[in-house]
Amino acid sequence: MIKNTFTIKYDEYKGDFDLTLTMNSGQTSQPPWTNVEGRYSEVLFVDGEYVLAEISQEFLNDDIIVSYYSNHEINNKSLRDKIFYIFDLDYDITGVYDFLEDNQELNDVYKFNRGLRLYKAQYPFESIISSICSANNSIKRWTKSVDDIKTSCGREFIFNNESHHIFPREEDFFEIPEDKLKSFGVGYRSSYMLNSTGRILSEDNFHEKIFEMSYEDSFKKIIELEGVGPKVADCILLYAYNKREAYPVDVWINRITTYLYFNGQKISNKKIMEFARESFDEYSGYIQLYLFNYARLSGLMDKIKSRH
DNA sequence: GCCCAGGTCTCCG
DNA sequence: CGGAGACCTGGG
Repeated sequence: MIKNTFTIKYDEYKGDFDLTLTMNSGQTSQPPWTNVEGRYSEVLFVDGEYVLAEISQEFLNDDIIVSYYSNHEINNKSLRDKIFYIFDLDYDITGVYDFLEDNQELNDVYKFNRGLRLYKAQYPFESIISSICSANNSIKRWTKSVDDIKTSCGREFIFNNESHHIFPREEDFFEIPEDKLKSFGVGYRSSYMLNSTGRILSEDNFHEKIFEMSYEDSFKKIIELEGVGPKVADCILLYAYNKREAYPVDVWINRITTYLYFNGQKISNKKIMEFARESFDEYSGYIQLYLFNYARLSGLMDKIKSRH
């Protein structure tokens, strides 16, 4: 067993990054990584090998400490690139900050979100199932369901005498009996998950095609999957396929957006999406993430909730 | 026992 | 299109 450690210095990534805030913001990409005393670990696929990556962040200087365990040698840079992708560290977040500052309605949003980054999926498929699972559900319940599916149905790896699992691939997921899937608490979403998986399997290079499509085209395509409506579609596009124009509109984002921009009038989710597309464009994904987190932490959520 | 959870599906005008 | 109901299931 090989163990290696390296550091990603604060000035290597572009702008602020807060690992703990990012992990605990309830993003639908996948459940948070396993957390032991501030060290987050997950099995990552790097250079054709499955390795256990463990990352933490220095309190004083925001450096990221990366360790990994592996049975074969891998390239540090490959793992580094993967971590940069997952936590969007190549993206210059100061552009988002400037946008918040330039828009009066969003001025208060920054202080609750400093360092919050997109938490993107290692496997688009996991994000699709995870997002379908999140609909009409609670954060606590859908993360537990996805975790349980991983543990019970995903391939197992042993590192340091500890068991770790990856989320099942499409082919394996498709073989899970529906009754078993339901035992993980996904309820009526089980058929959505299986039907959508079959659809994905039936098409060659499904994921690659969507990665290459424009936001608009990919939206039309992904919403055809069962259990995927407008909100889940945008979650998938944002977290699984890296499309920043997505603005997933759930009840909260609807309430917050109308509160900030439409004087609290009743407005349809579709109109809110169109508004975001025109007003926020490439910043839509981050603004949605920030607004949701802002509402949760600032007390705005409780304030708006009491009106309904 | 009732209501709700980061919605979607189906049916209907 | 846009609105109204039903919907697995665990927790308050």
